[in-house]
Amino acid sequence: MITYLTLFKKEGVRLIKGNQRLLKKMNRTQVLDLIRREGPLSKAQLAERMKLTFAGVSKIVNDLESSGILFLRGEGRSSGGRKPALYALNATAFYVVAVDLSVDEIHVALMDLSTVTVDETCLAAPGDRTPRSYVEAVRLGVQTLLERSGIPRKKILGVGVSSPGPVNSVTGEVLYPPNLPLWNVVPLKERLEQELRMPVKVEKDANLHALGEKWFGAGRGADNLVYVLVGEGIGGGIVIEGSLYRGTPFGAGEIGHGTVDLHGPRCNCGNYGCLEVMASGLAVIRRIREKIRAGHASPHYPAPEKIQLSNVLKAFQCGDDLTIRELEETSRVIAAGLIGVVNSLRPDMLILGGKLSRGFPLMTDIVKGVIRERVVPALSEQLQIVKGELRDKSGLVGAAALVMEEIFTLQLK
Amino acid sequence: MITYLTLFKKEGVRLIKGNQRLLKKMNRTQVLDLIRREGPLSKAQLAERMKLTFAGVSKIVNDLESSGILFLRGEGRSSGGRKPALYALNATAFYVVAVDLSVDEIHVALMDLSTVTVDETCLAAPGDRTPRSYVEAVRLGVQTLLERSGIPRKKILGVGVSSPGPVNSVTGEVLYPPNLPLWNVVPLKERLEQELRMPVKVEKDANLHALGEKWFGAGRGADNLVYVLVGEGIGGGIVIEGSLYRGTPFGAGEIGHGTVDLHGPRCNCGNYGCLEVMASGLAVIRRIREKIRAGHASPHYPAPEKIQLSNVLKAFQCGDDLTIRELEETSRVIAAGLIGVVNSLRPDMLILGGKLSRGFPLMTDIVKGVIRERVVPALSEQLQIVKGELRDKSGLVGAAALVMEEIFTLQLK
DNA sequence: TCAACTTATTAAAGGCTGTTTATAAACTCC
DNA sequence: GGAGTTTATAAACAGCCTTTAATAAGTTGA
Repeated sequence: MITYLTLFKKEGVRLIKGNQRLLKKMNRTQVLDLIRREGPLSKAQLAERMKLTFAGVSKIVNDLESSGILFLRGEGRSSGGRKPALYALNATAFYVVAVDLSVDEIHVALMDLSTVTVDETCLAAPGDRTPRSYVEAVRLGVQTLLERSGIPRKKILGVGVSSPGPVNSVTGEVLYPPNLPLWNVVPLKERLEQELRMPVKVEKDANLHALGEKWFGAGRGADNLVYVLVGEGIGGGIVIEGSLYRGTPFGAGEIGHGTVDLHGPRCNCGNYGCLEVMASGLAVIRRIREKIRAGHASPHYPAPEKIQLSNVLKAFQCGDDLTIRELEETSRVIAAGLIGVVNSLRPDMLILGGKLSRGFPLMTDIVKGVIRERVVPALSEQLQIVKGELRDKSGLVGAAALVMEEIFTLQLK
Repeated sequence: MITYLTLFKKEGVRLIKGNQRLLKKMNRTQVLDLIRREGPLSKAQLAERMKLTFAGVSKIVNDLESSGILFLRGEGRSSGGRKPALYALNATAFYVVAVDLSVDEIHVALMDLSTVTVDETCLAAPGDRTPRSYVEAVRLGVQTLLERSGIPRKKILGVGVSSPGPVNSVTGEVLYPPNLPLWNVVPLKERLEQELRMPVKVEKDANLHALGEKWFGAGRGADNLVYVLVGEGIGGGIVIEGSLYRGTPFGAGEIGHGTVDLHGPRCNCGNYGCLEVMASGLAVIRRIREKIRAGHASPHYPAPEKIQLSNVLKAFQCGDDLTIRELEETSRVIAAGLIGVVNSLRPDMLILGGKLSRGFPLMTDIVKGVIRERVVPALSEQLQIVKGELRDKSGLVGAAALVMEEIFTLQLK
């Protein structure tokens, strides 16, 4: 019954042509996106927002309704005339598969168009750490979800994959991820498409965290936003004018590798005094180790060489002084590093995410404070600085959003 | 005879509607932009590039030709069939007025669509430094050029203004420019439109340098570029996906105000250890003053408190050791500061401009060297680092480009 | 040189957008 | 309960680009 996919897919290459089909796709995606973001809307509201005539919108909405992706949901309030019919998104018209690859776990989820999870599974990363095994694990995970849910393949828009390391999102290749030494250049998209026989899109994890927050999290209202991922390292994702900014040809968003200390130590990236080397989770661990080795006793820590991020966060929860001081100082350094990003990009929102920022909630306030203090007030007032809302789900949600772009955004090129 | 303007202007608000008019405008601007950027093209080439049918393009080109903005210029080479007719941009179909406001000079130029200057004039900034006097000076300058050239107002697309200080480019207001203390909030666009009775667009100088290089200078081939303006201060302009990125609501591009030294001195912007406070022209002057006061004799300098940027650049040209060392060190700091920009934005081009970078040509090589060394090679190889081509013209050319967006780019919203 | 092939061009017919216009239905307000 | 307002539908319309067919103007190679 749902013919939306065929309606669009059929066009193939031709769709790109600067012709009426483009116009059609533009207006249809815009209707769907408006309704997705703002909930049920009437035809009149859509016409107003889209600067189309009522009749034009009526045709579009009727088409989308009969294709099953929109449905009539109640009536709106009258403002002196006939009550408008409200149309809502049928979130179960299609589903997406979201995959979050990390070094030690593989999360796979089957979600509907409002990111409600139908079913999910989490597999331990394969012991041999080879690309081949990861691909096989993903295949298995996806297959399991498809079978358990009974959702037909036709209703699956595609598979979105969040992967660590630099990702060439055009080719879908993962390139030398630092924490997966056996992965050199892995054509992940190609391999997975072979295995799964579905369209696959691969993107860098931090970019998908950003995209997830933009579409379904804290960043919903922001056009230009920077997502800061503070965990063992410091990564980031940049959304500009509403869509993910990837750079030329890719690799943008590495906001953790700007110089904040001209005389700082060398970072793995080749630079000296990077934000990451000065203020990431690993930097915190390094400094706590040094302090402990230097005789600063703390009951919350194991032997210095065994300290992990989880120990640090636990120590913080137990109120360990040393840890609190280190985390506070680190947050101030992060804030100082972000000032460059803010002054360069002037986003309307800065979203803080990642294990460290979640484990140390004060970070947001400290960053907020430093930025308010050190950025021209007229402009810093416009900037919202918030925590990520999606927590450990942001990778999956972002991967889902990546696939949904197919339906909700106009993709030229 | 040239009806292009009426053809488009007539549409008014309606143009925005997501309808065929939009399509028409899209395709026409794309034809004009392709021909502007790539020189004379045949209908077949355009059809290929634009993914339109030959017949479709033919109609468009014929329209544009009869409106006078394109003209037939010779024939192309045959590749086994009839020779194609080539169409070129009629650069004198329209003109633009470009204004470059700086603290002590006002440049006004009348240019055609290929930025050939028909006539120009340079006025000293008014002694009283009031907005009112600047506006009057601009009015006078524009009037003079219009009268001298005899070009009718109908052929002028509009006036582009490059202004120092933060500029709200939507409202066309200049906000508290640091070097013009009498200017608080100046509605420059509004005032000039009243005086000149022409459409006026105002933008921050660094942004227009970037735009100028993108359209007519070193950045022609780049989609994502960062322009770095190194003069007394360090400013910048960012072009993303081919168009100027302004941030929310404006003010982006201030790449001189990222922290590069956590313990550095306070900058006027409120931050500490900014790139600007560490490595701008004024920072160089400050350090040379200190050295001289500390007894480091140099025959090339006047009394320390009288040293200006021009003295520094002259001393460099005379081969003054102290100066060379300072400029080299400064360039390395600038490079270190730009690494953050490169890693965040991953542009395909970095353009260095401004008085200091022009006066000390080695800067480009030093920056190139440091960045090659400290940015992941796979990605830094893709990055071009070049000098600006437009030199002291880039403000004017950028202002011209700003106005030409009207014709050559699709402007939604 | 000339047929065969290729490429460029024009013109008319056609398809598909959204728009305009006319009409009706449903609601509020006094 | 009628005037005025808002929502909705349907048919005729206008304007884009596409399709198709016919023509024009080159190249190539025997």
